Amino acid sequence: MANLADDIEQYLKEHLQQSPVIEVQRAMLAARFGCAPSQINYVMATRFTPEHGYLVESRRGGGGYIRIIRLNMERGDALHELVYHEIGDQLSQEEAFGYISRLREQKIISDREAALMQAAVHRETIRLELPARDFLRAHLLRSMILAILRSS
Amino acid sequence: MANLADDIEQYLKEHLQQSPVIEVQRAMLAARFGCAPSQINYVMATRFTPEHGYLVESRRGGGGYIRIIRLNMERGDALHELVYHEIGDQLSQEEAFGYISRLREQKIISDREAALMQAAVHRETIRLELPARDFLRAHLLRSMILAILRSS
DNA sequence: TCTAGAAAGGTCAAATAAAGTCAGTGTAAG
DNA sequence: CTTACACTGACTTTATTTGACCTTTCTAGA
Repeated sequence: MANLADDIEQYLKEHLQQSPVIEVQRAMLAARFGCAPSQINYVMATRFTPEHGYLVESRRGGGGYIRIIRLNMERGDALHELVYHEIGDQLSQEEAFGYISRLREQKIISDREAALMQAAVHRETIRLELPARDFLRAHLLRSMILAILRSS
Repeated sequence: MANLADDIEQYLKEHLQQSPVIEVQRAMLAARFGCAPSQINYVMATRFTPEHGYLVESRRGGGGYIRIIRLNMERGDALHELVYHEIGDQLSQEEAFGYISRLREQKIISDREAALMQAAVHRETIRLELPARDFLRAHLLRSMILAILRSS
């Protein structure tokens, strides 16, 4: 064991215990561990996914960075379950509305947020042929729930 | 880390909180931040667009200036205006993000709602080929803003 | 009045500074 | 010996920053 990817993971997770959000520079980190920059992407892709409870955002160009966000997992587990097991890769409007109203009843989202999400997944909004529409709807709902998870 | 453009943006926005119109001199501002004057134009072009809710006027020659005007959306029909006239039928991610950050800055939507909307219009969420993606994005944003309008 | 600076700001392409992708190679556990 | 995981490098994409050159406006002197 104890390969590079694990070391980098370890290093980042130590910092993430201090604060729920950290920012690193890919080239810096790669230099510190003496590896190729793309190795950092590999670590992100395999260890800091939403399934693992993390979100990664980044920016290119001058002043670029990689930001890792540790998701709050307290009542996050329910949302997690929703995102990764209940919502498949296709979703009908009725199913989506069902999930949304459940979230509202559980007070995880406000009425306005529910209205917003409903509008987004409504079939009039996503004017695509099936099955593309149902695929996109699943994607939309998943992304929006992750956004909630991130900003709570 | 923090780049110059972001610093300049923040500096100007602080002043814009005091008053809805400010005037600066390009060369002065560039000198203060130790950068090329054209950097100021870059900041105007990327951060103070109409989508972001700002107008920029300027005048050359002796006594020249750059004037930044913060538009506000106190009038209820401003959202209406946004939906029916400003947002066209295609929208790039940058334009959409501009509108969203304007809505947030003007306290019409919360941070969470902004995050939700950003997630929905993000290019990773709408995985379609252009120009379909830009059409759908315009549709999505319009529908979500209408939802906000209806539920407030 | 006319005109030549001087004093602004504008434009655009190139340079620079990041990060992302992907196909392919290496490696170690079973 | 094969398969999954780790790792790399060449190439791509995006964002920022600068500098050379252009346009507009004002002002002072002829």
